[in-house]
Amino acid sequence: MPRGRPAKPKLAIAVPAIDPDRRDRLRRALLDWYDRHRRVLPWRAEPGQTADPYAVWLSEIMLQQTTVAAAGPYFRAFLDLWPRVTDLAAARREAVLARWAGLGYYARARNLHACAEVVADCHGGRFPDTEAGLLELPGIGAYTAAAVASIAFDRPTVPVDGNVERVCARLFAIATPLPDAKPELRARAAQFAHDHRPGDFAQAMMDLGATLCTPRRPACHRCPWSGDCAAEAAGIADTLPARLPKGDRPVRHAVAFITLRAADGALRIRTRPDSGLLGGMAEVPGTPWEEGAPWDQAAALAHAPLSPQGWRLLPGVVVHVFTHFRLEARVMLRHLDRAEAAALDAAEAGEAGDPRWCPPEALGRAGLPSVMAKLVEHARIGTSEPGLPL
DNA sequence: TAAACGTGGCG
DNA sequence: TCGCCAAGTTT
Repeated sequence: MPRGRPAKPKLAIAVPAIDPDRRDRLRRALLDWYDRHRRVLPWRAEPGQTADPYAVWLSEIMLQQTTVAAAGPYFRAFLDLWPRVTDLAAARREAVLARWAGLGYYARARNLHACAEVVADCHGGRFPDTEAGLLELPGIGAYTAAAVASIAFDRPTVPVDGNVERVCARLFAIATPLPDAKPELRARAAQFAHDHRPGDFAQAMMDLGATLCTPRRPACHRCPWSGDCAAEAAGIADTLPARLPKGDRPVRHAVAFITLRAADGALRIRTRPDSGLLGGMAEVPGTPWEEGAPWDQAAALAHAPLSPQGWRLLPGVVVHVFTHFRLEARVMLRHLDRAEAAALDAAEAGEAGDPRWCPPEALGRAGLPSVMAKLVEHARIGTSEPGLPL
C-alpha cells in the first residue's frame, strides 16, 4: 500500500467534551422552554404534526440571511402558487425569479428552482432524508442540510446558524472572534446532537437566539440556561461573540437610463446575465457601475440606448447599499415617440437580455429587484422636477 | 480561504 | 445618518 500522505479527514476541531449530565440538563431546560414559548411561524408544523420537507426546505432557503418578517409573505405566496416541489419544478424559471424579486440574494432563487427540478426529476419528487443527501442539492449548504434533516426527518444533527453561534459563544464563553471561531462553535454545537426531538431542539436553539440570547441586551434573566452560562456568570454575555472589524464599503457610480414609451408609458427593461450580481433579474439599462469618480455626462451618454440625444438628467442621487459596496446612481430620462420606440426595437432586436417594453400596469409583476425599483421610482418622482447639469 | 452576493429594520 | 445584523452558499 503506497505510503502517501494520510488522507486528512476534515473533522471538526477538538473541543473539550461536554459533561453528559450537563448536556442532558441543558437539553431538557431548552426543550421545556420551547414547549412553553414556541413561536407560531408560517412554516412550522403544529406540535405532534409532521413537518412537510418541502415547506421546511423552502422556508430555510428564504430565511438565509433574511429576517422572519421579510420571508413570511414570500413563503406564503410561494406555497400558494406552488404547493408541492413538483409544482415549483414545473414552473417557469422567470416566474420564480420574478416572485423572488425584493427578497435579495437572487442566487437563492436560481438554486431554488434548480433544486426543485433535481428533486422532481432525480428523486421522484421527494427530498433526500439524510443530511449527506440534502447536501448534494443546489443551494443547500451545511446549515440548510442539517436544518432540513433535523426538522423534517428527525435526524440527530444540529444546524449552526448565526443564532446558534451566538448562543454557543456565550454558553461556553468563547472569546475567539468570528469568523475564526466558527469551527469551534460548530464542534460545540454538535455535542448537543441527540435522537430525542432533534428538530425541536434545533428550532429551540434558534428561537433562543432570536428572542432572548439576542445580539444586543440579551435577556439572561429569562433564559432557560440562566445559571448554567459561562458568559452570564462572567458578566460578558453582551460582548459575545466578538467579531473582526469589517472593511470599508467602496462606492460605485452609475447612470441609469429610464426609457418611457410616450404612447402608453411603458418602461424599457431587459434581463441581466444569468450569473453574478442580480443574475437573471430584470433591470433598466445603464452605464457600468464603476468605482472612482461619478460619471460625466458625455461618458455616460455613450452608454445610452438609441442615441445620446434627448436625455434629461433628473435631480438627486439614488443611493443603494449592497453587502460589499454602495451604489450612487444618477437617473436620466427620455420619452420616445412612436417612431423612436420602433427604432429602438429595431436597433436592439436580438440583443442579449431580451430588451422589451413593460406596460406600467405590469411593472409589479415584472420582478424588478429593489435597486431597480428604486431607480424607476426616482424617475417617476423626478419627472415633475427640473433637470440639473451633471 | 476570502470575496461575492441584497435587502430592510433597528438603535 | 449609518453601521450592524438576519435561520448562509457558492466560487
